[in-house]
Amino acid sequence: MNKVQASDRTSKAGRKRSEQSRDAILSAAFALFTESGLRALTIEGIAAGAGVGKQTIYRWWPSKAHVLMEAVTLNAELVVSTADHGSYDEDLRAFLTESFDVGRTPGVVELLAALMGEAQVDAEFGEVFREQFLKSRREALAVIVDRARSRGDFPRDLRPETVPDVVFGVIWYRVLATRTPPDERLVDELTRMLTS
Amino acid sequence: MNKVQASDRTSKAGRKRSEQSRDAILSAAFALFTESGLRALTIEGIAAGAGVGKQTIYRWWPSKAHVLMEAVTLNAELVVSTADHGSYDEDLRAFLTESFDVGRTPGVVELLAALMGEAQVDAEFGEVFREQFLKSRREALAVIVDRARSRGDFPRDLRPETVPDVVFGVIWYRVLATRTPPDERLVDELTRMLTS
DNA sequence: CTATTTCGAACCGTACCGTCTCGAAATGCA
DNA sequence: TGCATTTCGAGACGGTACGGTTCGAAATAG
Repeated sequence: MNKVQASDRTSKAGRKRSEQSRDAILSAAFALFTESGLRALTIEGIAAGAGVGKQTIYRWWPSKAHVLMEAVTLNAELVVSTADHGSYDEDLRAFLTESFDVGRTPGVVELLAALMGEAQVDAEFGEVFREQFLKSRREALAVIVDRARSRGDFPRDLRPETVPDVVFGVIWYRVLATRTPPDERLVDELTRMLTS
Repeated sequence: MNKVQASDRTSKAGRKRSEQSRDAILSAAFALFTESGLRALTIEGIAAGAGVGKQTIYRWWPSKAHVLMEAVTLNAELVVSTADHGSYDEDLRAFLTESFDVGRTPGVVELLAALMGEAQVDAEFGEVFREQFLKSRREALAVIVDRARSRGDFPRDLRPETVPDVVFGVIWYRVLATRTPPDERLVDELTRMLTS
């Protein structure tokens, strides 16, 4: 085991991390993935494509899935607004519409599906993916739900925890199972279910 | 490429396929998976565990995921009843309850999650998994929905296609993302959403 | 009996993994 | 201005699993 890192390591001697190499790695990873998929993607391939030594990748990321997870945040605007639209109904409708729009960027749906898949097979990455990616999305939705509850807008016979289950459940099932892009009517149906 | 197989190959000379080897392979695959997960599972390991040559596995299955998909049907009763309970509400409630019960068999949830994961990464297996496994589950639910529509039980402002999206969406999201077993209240909430 | 097929077992070349080493380049500190 | 430290690109290394092949033995249908 390594020594415990001092928590305040503000100043350190030595060469700084190359931001250029980082960008090249993330770009190459995303490009190679969209070309041939996760199976064909290898660390060696990323290193070669980025003009970088393998060690430079292994130094900063534990696996190719971790690299891709960082790459997706550069290639897709994943931030979904939780702004106040005046009512729970409008907030939820906006959240759903924006979430659906994320899948419009080419290659992003395929990448998200692959990451969720890898999260099932690689336990270590699964932990990170759940704790960082999925959790933050749930917390965004929780903002909307909490606001609705404090407004007294929230339906009586519905648990707050059920909302994310339905919202993200439908989204992910579409991505993973049917691969059919959601339409506007689905927004209507879901908001009606979750607001009444 | 192989020659096209004659579709009526009722009689064939030669040794018959060993049913004993098939069972040993499926059992070993399931056992090794529950021990160490999909990552650690290898064709060579299955062959060794089953006391079988590698060729015997490669002859009948394209990948370890295909083996596991066949193994899961032996270790879990996946058949969900679509019997008529008198009303759409009761049919749906029974379907959900039985579906949740499937996850009670130890190891089955983990295996299903791994298969869904592999389906995202291995395109060829994904095709089979979607077309055989997921499709049949959707068709079972479609029986219930169709019966409700012919009875006039089905809610007016809801598309029939949305029901499986919500039902399987929530189930799979629980399995893949939160790993929390569903409870009875979730049955109530979902049936209320999808029947009114 | 005989042709055919599957069986267990073993043997390959290939590909990628993850670790390690090397000399060069960059950076902070004295 | 030196010196220690860290990262850099590049590649060598042993290990592992793949997937395809070959072998003789066993089983089976005609």
